[in-house]
Amino acid sequence: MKIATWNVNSIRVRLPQVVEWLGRESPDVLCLQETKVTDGDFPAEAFRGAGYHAVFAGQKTYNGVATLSRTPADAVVASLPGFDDVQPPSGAQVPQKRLLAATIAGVRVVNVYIPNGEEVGSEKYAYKLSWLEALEKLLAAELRSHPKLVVLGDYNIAPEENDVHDPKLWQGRVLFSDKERAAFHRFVQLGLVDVFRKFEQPEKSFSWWDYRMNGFKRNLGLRIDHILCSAALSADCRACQIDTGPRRHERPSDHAPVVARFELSVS
DNA sequence: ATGGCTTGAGTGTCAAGA
Repeated sequence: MKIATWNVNSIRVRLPQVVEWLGRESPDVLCLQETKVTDGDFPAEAFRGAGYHAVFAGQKTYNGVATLSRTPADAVVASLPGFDDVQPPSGAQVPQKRLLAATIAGVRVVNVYIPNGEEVGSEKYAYKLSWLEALEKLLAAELRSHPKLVVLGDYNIAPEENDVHDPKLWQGRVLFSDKERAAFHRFVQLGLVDVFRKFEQPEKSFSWWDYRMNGFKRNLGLRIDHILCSAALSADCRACQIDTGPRRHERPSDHAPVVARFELSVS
């Protein structure tokens, strides 16, 4: 079983690239973030034609998550329970579509687009921290009911120094601040494993590069897209890689896909 | 140099991302 995540930064713009990538990689599950379309505009037909079921939770202009799968998704949940998901400023009082949980082929798949946080100390940073707290509560509950759990997506957190091209430059800044990294480590303390680090990886492996200043060509990136697995699922994980191919494409997303391969034991 | 790109909104120019 192959499970992947990709922040596409607009599914309208990236649809041909995603369909091409599905054809080449043939994942069993692909979680998308920043689709930026309402549910009526989600291109479900195009994905059906490529052989995928789709569940999605979108809104106009911002955010939006979708989960594509070879087999149908069950028990779909499209929000953080008990969390009023409205990001400051008050001018944008629209519920944020940032989470999509579903059960696919016996695996509980939680697709997340964690808030950016804008700047340490800002209202959006406080919103990010409260969102992370609500997610931690959900994951603790999901772990109790689903031994095979994967939580993947755009975390907007670089957890370790080697996940940042220049740790001194990023020290204390949003995406690499102590409180964000502590929240990530609390997920690990729940029993979730960052499967990318289970395997030997190239030096300076990143999943996002700024569009500006030739960030990709100079490899000035961050590893902020992650695949976290429960212990039972982590034991079945055989590989995890970042696919930088799509980042070289014309009109690329600023994020690259992250892919994990599993050899699922009989349950 | 608080710049530098990209997208979506909507038709002039700004918010938001990371």
